[in-house]
Amino acid sequence: MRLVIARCSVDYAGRLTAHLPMAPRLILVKADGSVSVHADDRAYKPLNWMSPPCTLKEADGGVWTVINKAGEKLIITMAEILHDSSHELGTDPGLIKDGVEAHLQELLADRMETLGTGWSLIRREYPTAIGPVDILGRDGEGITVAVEIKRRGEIDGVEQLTRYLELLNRDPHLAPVKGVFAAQEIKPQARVLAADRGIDCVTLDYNALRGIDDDKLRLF
Amino acid sequence: MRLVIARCSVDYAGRLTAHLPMAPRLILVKADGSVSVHADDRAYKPLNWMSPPCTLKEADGGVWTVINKAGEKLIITMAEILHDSSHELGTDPGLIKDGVEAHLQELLADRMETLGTGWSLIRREYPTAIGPVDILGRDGEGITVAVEIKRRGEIDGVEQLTRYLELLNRDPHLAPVKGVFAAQEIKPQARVLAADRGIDCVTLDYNALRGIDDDKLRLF
DNA sequence: GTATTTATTTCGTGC
DNA sequence: GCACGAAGTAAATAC
Repeated sequence: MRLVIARCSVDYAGRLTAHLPMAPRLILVKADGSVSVHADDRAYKPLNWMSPPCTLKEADGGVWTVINKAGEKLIITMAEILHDSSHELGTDPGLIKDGVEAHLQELLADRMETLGTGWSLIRREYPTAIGPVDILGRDGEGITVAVEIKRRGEIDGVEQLTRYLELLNRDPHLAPVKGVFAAQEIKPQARVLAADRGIDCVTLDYNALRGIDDDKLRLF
Repeated sequence: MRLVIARCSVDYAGRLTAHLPMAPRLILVKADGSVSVHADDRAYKPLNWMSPPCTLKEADGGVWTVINKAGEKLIITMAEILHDSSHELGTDPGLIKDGVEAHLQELLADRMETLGTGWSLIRREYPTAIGPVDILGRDGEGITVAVEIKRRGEIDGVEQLTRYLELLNRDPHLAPVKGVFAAQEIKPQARVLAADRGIDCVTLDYNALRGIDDDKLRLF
């Protein structure tokens, strides 16, 4: 990994064209070949970058040209180098994540009663011609229910569930099929559309679903 | 901007929990308060980060704690500092972009004949109760046309246009209203759904729309 | 390998 | 300030 602090201007010509006037910035060159140009703000997002695979050519006069296979170009013109250092990091052991959407589906499938008394699971990832329904189950009265799960419930999730319901309701063995849209957070527009389609909305509490036995949150 | 190269382990507890075992990495602390932990790959995306506003506390023994308002925590445990330098960059003059979707809309509005002989513009961003229609126009026979523009045409774009058409066709001054789905690239599924709804698909050639007078692509 | 879905999305823009 | 759509989205996953 190479770290360069320099006064530079940058031009990008690729999927769009962009220009950065002369100013001091960080240029980060990683071992994977990627180059990114950072200002002192915008969190981790660079002002400009080139993703690997790409090649960096350093011409005399402090002009760097980075090209990728698609012919996109990033041209960095250095006016003054303020810092330049390289460091061997080796390959990273990698990140261990926990707590995303697949998890919500498992948890809800195991706790269908969260949705109502007497509710039960038929199966997860119930296959249809247009894709799998997240959860197919039955409510307390034995009516079939299709559940669509999202972390954030938006309008296209409701559209998706609507398409499933249309299809499922053509099956005489299943019909009538009710719809439930379940998410940790449901956007107002999605809620309105769901109501209009006769679909119930349920807000999921991830920590409550996990149960009190999970102590990961109390580690710190 | 502060650059630290260090052997460290990282724990994040927030919207999810994540852990990084001990390894050499770059820790980037920006003037906006953001902290990001980079490995030597994954292009510009950090392994872990905290977005501003957040506060960094450096405890003895090389343990950094970054907290934000929502109570999310990023804990970096330093085992060995290999490099540590700080640099004043000042505020960046900023980026000048050109060539995204708003542009496609402008260009197409100015060249409605691209869609067919005698086609004309009524207005861009035609307001409706459920949001603005990208372009409202007329075809060669005077029929009203609603055009939805995307850079990449996917299924939700067709759904969006369908909702607009439903609404517009209720207006006796406009009805009947045809639909055109225009994008630089249209996914097969979106194409099938559009056909099913009686919506025409048009692939836009950005460079052709801009015309040959644009020499920006030949700058380099 | 292609198409689809997710993301600690982030980021801008309009209301 | 909130809600919604776009991103040079990129990355993971399903098919």
